[in-house]
Parts: sequence; C-alpha cells; structure tokens
Amino acid sequence: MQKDILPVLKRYGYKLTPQRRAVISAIAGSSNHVTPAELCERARSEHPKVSLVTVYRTLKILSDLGLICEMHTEGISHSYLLRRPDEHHHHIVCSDCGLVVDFTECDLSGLERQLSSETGFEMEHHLLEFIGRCPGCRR
Amino acid sequence: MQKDILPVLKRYGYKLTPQRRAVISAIAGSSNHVTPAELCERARSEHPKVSLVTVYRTLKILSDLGLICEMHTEGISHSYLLRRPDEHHHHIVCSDCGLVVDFTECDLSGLERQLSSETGFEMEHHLLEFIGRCPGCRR
DNA sequence: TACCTAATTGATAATCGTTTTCATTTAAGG
DNA sequence: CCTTAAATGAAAACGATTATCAATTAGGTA
Repeated sequence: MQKDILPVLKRYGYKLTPQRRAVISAIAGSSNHVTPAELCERARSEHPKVSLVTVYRTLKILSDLGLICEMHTEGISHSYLLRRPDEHHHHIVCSDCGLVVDFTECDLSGLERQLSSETGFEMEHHLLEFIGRCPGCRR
Repeated sequence: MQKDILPVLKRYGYKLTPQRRAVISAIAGSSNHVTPAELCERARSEHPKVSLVTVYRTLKILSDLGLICEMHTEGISHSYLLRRPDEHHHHIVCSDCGLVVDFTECDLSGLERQLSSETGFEMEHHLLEFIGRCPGCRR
C-alpha cells in the first residue's frame, strides 16, 4: 500500500513529511471512500498535527499522479479512494457502510460501439459505478 | 416540454409564477446540461427579474418531483438537464459543447448479475455516463 | 372584480467545502 | 551541520449553496 505510494512521491521530488505519510497511510488503510475531512481526522490519529489544508494538498498530488480515484457518488463534498488496480476499472459501493470493491471486467465495448454508430459520438471515456449493499450490511 | 412540466407543478399545488415559468422554459429549451448560474442567465432573458435563489428553489422542486436529471460529470458546480425519457436511461455527453443525448438500452443486467454473485453485493442502482465528442464538434 | 391568505420572492447574511496567501518551519542533499 | 527550496498551518478569500425574513403576489373565494 504505502510501500507503493511513497517511492513514487519521492521519485517525483516530493518530500516525505510526517504529515504526508500520515495522510497516505490513512487513505491506504481504508477500503472505503473518504472525504477530505474524514481523512484529516484519520490522519490525525497517526500524527496529531495534520491540517485540513495539507490533506487537500496531498490529495491534489495523489490525484495528479493518478494514485487515487475520485468517487462519483453524490454528496456535498468529494470523496476519494486509493487506486488499487492499475488497469482501467470501476467500483461497487456499499450504500450503507461505504465499502468499495473494484472490478475490471467491464465489457462496455459492444454498447459503446453501438451507441457511437447510432449517435455519431466519438467516445472518449465512460463512467460506471454500481451502488448496492455489501454482504456485511445485508447481515 | 414545458407543456408537460407546468401541469405537474400545478397538480402538486405549486404556484405558476412568471419566474418559475422562465426557469422551466429555460431548462426545457436546452439540450445541454446547465449549471444553476447558467440557468439563471437564460431565464433572465425571458423574465429579467429572476434571482439565483429562485433558480435553486425551482431546481429543488423539479428534482423532488423527478423531472430533472443531475449530471455526474465533474466540475465545481452541479449541472442539470430536463428528464426527457420517462424510463430508466443514461446520457452521452459531449466534452466540448455539452450536448446531451439520451439512451435507454443499457444492458448491464448480465454484468450486474455476475458481479452480484462474485461479490455478494445486492445491487440497488448504477450510474453510467459516456463522455465523447458529438458529430458537430468533430467537424 | 376585489379581497384574503398562504406561498413565493429577492436581498442579505450564513454556511460549507475548497483554495490562496504568507510568514515560519523543515526535509534532504551537499 | 548548513543551506535552500519545498512544505506547513493559520487566516483570509473564494465560490456554491442554503437559511432568514420582510415585502410581494398567485390563485382561490366572497
């Protein structure tokens, strides 16, 4: 997890401050999507002096490097998740506890081809997310 | 378009004020998704005294009645589109001009069933959106 | 047509999430 | 160690959205 992230930051010339380590460790240790405010709280349990501003800045870096996914589930504030599979993938999100499971076999190429020829659109990308209840929350 | 919307509002006891008519006419007359601020501007061309607050309130009503779709494309402010097909449907959005085309044939039931059995999730709904360039913007 | 009343409006202020500013601190290479 | 550019946190700025409240108005009723 962090073992993968930290060297990447270093390679790009970012300094490995305790605050950054705490934020990264917090997001890497969560299998749920988290908002910046939640992430800040979790990071503080590891390093009490993490400011929300630093959380935003760290998320910006991770996002620029393609290391996190922004979730599309509606809500007031954005939420993020560590990018786990390297490949193109999508998410299944539990509407109850927020657990996120990744999946990579999205075969939308047929639908995409059909819609392209019907509408004349040249597709660039797509956005797919399943929302449901995870085994744990179903009892 | 508006011909469908106005009676619904009336049926639910909402008053048909000139401001509301202007907002509804503005969103009904657009085949692009619009932000509240854009909608306010367009509504003002019909009724100069439409306040942004009223736009937000009207959007809230339309949303509660299921008459508009909230778009998932990232951005600072939300954007909305009149709900055109009654059925379950999704959108193809032009990344250049914002044109939105609806489609109803999304056969995700196979994928959904497969993912359900693999993960144990009980699916509630899904979110699908294609982003591409429309025929006009491709020249 | 002329009220009546509850719903609606707009101005203003409040709120929430996010970004910028800037002076101080610090990681990390020499 | 030293040095320096990068990173930090506090505070303020900012943009989108929501709440407050007094004044206006749609639409039913006398």
